[in-house]
Order: sequence, then structure tokens, then C-alpha cells
Amino acid sequence: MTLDERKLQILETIVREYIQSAEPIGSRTLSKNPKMNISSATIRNEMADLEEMGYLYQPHTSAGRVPSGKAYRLYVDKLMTIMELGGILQDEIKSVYSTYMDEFTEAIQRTARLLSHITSYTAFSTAPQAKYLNCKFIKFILLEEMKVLMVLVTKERIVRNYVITLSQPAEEAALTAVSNVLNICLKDITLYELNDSIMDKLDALSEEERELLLEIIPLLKEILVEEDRQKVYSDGLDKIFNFPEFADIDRAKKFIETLNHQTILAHKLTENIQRDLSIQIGEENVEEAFKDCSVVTATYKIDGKPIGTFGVVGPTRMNYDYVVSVLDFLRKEFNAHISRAINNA
Amino acid sequence: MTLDERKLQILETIVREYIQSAEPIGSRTLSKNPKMNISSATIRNEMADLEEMGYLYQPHTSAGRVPSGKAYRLYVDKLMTIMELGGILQDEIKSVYSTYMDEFTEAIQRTARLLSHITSYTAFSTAPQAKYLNCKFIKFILLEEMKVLMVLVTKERIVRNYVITLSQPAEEAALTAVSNVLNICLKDITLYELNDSIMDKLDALSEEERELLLEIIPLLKEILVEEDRQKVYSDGLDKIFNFPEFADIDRAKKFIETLNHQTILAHKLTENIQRDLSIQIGEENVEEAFKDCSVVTATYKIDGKPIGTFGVVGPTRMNYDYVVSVLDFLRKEFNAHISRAINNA
DNA sequence: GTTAGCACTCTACGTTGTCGAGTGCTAACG
DNA sequence: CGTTAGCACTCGACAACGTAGAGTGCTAAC
Repeated sequence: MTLDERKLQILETIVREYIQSAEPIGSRTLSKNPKMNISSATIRNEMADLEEMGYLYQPHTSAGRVPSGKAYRLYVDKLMTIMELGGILQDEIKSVYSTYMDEFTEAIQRTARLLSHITSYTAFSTAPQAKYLNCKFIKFILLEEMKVLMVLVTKERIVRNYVITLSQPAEEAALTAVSNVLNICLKDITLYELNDSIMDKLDALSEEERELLLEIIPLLKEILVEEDRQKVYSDGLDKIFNFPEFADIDRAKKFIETLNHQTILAHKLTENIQRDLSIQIGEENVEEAFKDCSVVTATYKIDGKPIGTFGVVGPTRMNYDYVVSVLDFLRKEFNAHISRAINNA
Repeated sequence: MTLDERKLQILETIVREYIQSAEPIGSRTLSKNPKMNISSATIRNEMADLEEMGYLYQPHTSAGRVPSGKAYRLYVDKLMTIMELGGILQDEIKSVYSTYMDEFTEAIQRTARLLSHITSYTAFSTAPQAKYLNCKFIKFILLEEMKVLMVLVTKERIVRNYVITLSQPAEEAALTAVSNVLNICLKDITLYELNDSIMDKLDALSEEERELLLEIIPLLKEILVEEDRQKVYSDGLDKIFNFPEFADIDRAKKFIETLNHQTILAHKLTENIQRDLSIQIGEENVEEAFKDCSVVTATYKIDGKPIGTFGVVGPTRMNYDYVVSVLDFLRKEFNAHISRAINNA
């Protein structure tokens, strides 16, 4: 059996209507649709075929049909149309990014809020992974004899602080010397790329300074690992309650639980960081709580390199056309915003 | 009618049992309680009195009785006993604070997690209010010609960064001079107390430096206001689903919505910051979503001054004895932890 | 190949009846 | 006079039952 033109059209209509109504679609309802000028009996036959092919299923005998994950996948891959966002919406998004944001973190948090607001789904965003960030410079501030505050500023204007505990007292001057060496080595590379080339520079340092540097380098690497437990910001957790499929309290509980689990979420959001847009539908999600959800994410980039993501999660019955359109627009706006921020610098 | 000894005992038993079972308590059930050696008929009479006095009510005619807010209030004020925590629990709490935490923010976030974990209620904690923090020092780092990164370190070992945009280019040396003046003026006082005394020091500065300082001071004050939109960390949002009174999806939605509202929450948590422990029961809460919840908060202090809070929220049918015991212990441990951190410095 | 018609299925929903827990009232008891 | 046993009554929870309506699959006719 093949998916001919008519079957496709029927399937598309079912998906569209079901996304709207959340109610199983029956043959009679469908035949009333102005686009359909075939009888309900014919549609019944076609629907039976589509069910056999795995695109539809019935919650129970004598109910209408509901699209399966396979149907949504087909819809998303072949039938969906990305539309241009309305001017008002475009303006709203742009205005968020027009007020200049000094703090990158703030921009990424606001993006989650904006996203949830305009899509009415639960949204989230991830802070950039440390390994992808380009150092601008490192500065050390002596807090106490054995404690040093390291301030790390990246090209993307992300500021991070780390308190480092040393094994022996350090002096202000030595710290300055060490930071100078580090700043030269790290110029325009990521912390991740910091390699042994730094050893060449050791000659310029005094014995004491060298020891200090050798103590600090492993700590830098440690921070990297630490940081990979990535921060995730979410917004609109309550939005999930607007969907009848989550009226069941157990399901809602599982959902909220999972969304509060930073580690799971961080992994979920970055597994497709290589793609500009990624859509995962129902069973395609490995996480138990997302098996009846769809997750759509977009990747943001710096200098063409993907460094973080944002996205929404909602029922599989998601308004994919709209969500994808919004995410694609937002992705471009956000990239533009970052690049403005960096080049302004 | 007066609350005699027997009425009190009956009321106490009802509260205790209802907290356990979440089911209305009937006279027969109560008469079976070993502590009660009066018949169910007598209890019925007493219950009728207690209802008339406003301590109990019936969900419907032929149901048992349920404690009112007034009953919980009486229970909490007069009948409850704070117990000593079990040794294992004490150890668990202490171990969290024994690993030295460099970042204050981390400690406060972990406290929320710990609290939710050991009480099984939704927990939260607030970061300290900027106005209560004691400056240790301020440092400026020149990012670009017109942009300065201000690093603020407090005695409590809280590190904050702010990017400041200047009206005209600044030089490294001028920034150092300005930070020196500020560091002297702010020594051991809070940002909030920063007053005009600073004007006396202006003589020591060059014209250029003076202008810079005058530009930075208002920004400092602005940060103060900004910061008063206080950060709140929460944990165990999903815990609320464990209570049958929140099985209703609308109620759960309202709850999650409110808990995601930083501003409301921040206000809620700090309104009783002057008290070591505060308990708000049901209708005593002004927030709509908390009208059938109880909120218990504890205040943490530095040098005897209250600077922030943490606490839990759950159904009015809350295990007050346990929660208060935990919060009181945690409060003391946390205070001790902070004071260790500061004095170690 | 398409459609009308029909018997069939299953859920949602309202009705009805029963059970049990709990109450208030009254009368009797110590 | 406070306490208690007894009794009639109330009400929600729950199961059983019946009906309405939406939808299906199959068959026969177009």
C-alpha cells in the first residue's frame, strides 16, 4: 500500500484538526470539511489503510482516529509549512533584544521567558557550554592569603567568578604575572583548547610564579568539567496544565519533576546542538516523562559555532508550524544580537 | 463557652490525626484512640461546641470534622512541641555544611534542596538582600574604553559582577584610584549605608578621577534597587503533588504559577524577616494561591542582623512539629556556617 | 472506485439504589 | 448534671444499569 495524494491530504487534515481540538477525528466530521469532497465511507476506507500503515490509531473501537508519532513525523518532515511571523510579533521579539543587555545570562534567561510567552508552551534555554566560550581575559584577585578570586570574561561578554583555594600563600604581583601569561595563551581560544603550548612560556616566569601557574592550570580544567553540568533556565512551567492531555495529575507530576532535573534537561537540550533546529516527537524522546511530549529546540551560535540552545516542550499535538516559525526567527534574532554585542566590544 | 482541658485535648488529637490522614475525623474514630476514654457521644457534644467556637468545620453534614485555620493557629501557638532532630538527620544536615562552600549562593541553593528533601515539602530560599551585605572590597576592571566590569566582594564571600557603561573613556589608573577611595569608605558598612561622607575624600583625587567617581556612585545606588528584586531559589516543586488536597489540577496550576513568580515569592519570604521563625497558616496568607497552604520560614543572620530567609510551603495540614524543628535546627546550622566562613577569612 | 445503509461497538453520562460513616437528639443512667 | 446508649436521619462514595451519540466495518448497489 502506498501513501497516495489523497491519503496524504486526509492525514494532513487529521493532524491539523487534532492539533486544534485534541479530540479524536471521525470520518463524518472529516467529510464535512470543505476541502474534502468525498463521502465519509470512502474516508473510512482510507483511514483504515492509514491505520494499517501506522499513521493513525484508535483510542478505542468506535472512537475517531488520532495521529501517531509516525504521522507527526511525516507531517513535520513533509507537510508542514514554515510561515513568516506577523509584524507585531516580529516587533515584540526585536524589542526584547533591542534594549542592550550587558549580561549574556540575562539575555538567555529572557529568551526563555519570551519564548514561553509567545508560544504558550513551557520553554527553556541553556547557558553556553564553557568549552565553547572564547576567553577575553582572566584576572586574579587576591581575597586572602590562600584564596584567589578568578574573574573570567569571555568575548561573548559572559562573566564568571570562581574562588580558588591555593596550597600556599600567593602574592599580588605573582598573580598578575600568571594572569598575563594566561591571557596571552588564551587569546581567542576556548578554555577547552588550552593545551601544553603554555609550557613554552614558563621561562619568562620566576620559580614562584611558575609553581603558581602549575597549580592553577589543573583548576581551570576542573572548572571546565564542573561547568559542563550546564545551567538550564525554564519558564512557563504552569503552561503544561493548559493541555487536556496533562489533566492527569500523575503525568503532570512526572513532567514537573523532569523539568526540575537540571542534568536530564541539559542533556536533552544539547544532544542536537549541531542542528539549527531539532524536533523530537513523542516516543523519539528517550526520557520517560517526554514520551508523550514533543521537544523542539533551536541552536544559537557564535562565529558559526553552536554554543547553546533554547526551545519548547509540549504535547505531541503541538502547533509545529507556529513553533518552528517562531524558533527559527528567534534563533536568527538571537544570533544577530550576540554578534552585535561582540562586535560592539 | 471556654476551651477547657478536655476540649483542648480533643482538638489536639483531631489536628494530629488529620495531619496524618487528610480524612475528616469522626467521633467514633476518635473515641477509639487509646488516649480518649470517653464515649463517642460525649465527643460529639464537645465537637459540636468546638465547631461553634470556630475550631472545626464539616465538609458536609454527615462527614467527620476538619480543623480550621484557627485550630492550626492554636495548635502551633500552644500545643505543638518542638522536638530534637534524630542524630542521623542532624549528621546529614551537618555534612552538607561541612564541605566548605566558597560561594554563598551555592550554600543558599543547597539549603533549599536539602530542606525539600528532608521535609518532603516544596522549599525555597532567598539570596541575601544587597542592602544588608557588608562590602569587603570593590574592584573595577576595564573591559573596553567605555565599559567597566565592577566586581563586588562581600564579607560573606558573595561575589557579584556588574557591567557599567560610562559616559566617557576611563583609564586603568583612574579606576584604581576610585576603587581605593570606595574601598576605604565602604569598609565594613553596607552599600545601603554609603552616604555623603564620601565627598570628604574627593580632595585626594584628580579632576578626572573625581568625575569618574561621581559617575559611578549613582550607579551603585541603582544596583541596590535592582538587586532588591531578590533572587529566590526553589526546590521540590513536584512535592506538592503528593498531597491529595492538590489533586485538583486547577489548584496545582495556581500553585506552580505562584511559585514561579519571583516577585511574589520574594515578598512573601521576606515580610517576616525580623522573626527567627514565622508560620503563616491558610487564610493568613494574602496571596490567593496560598490561601489553603501554610508557609513556614526561618531567617538567617550575619552578626545578628537578618539578611535572608528559607522555608517550606505545603498544605495547611502540615506537619508543623517536624517542619519547625527542622527549620530551627537548619537556621542555627546555617548561621554557624556563615559565621565560620566569614571568620575563616 | 465510490457511496449509502445498516448492524454493531464503545464511551460518556445520568439515574438509581445500597452501604457505611457520621451526626444530632432524646432518654436513661450513675 | 454530666455522660452514655440508642436511634433515626443525612450524605457522599460507589456500583449497576440504561440510554444517547459518535464512530466503525461490512455489504450491496451505483
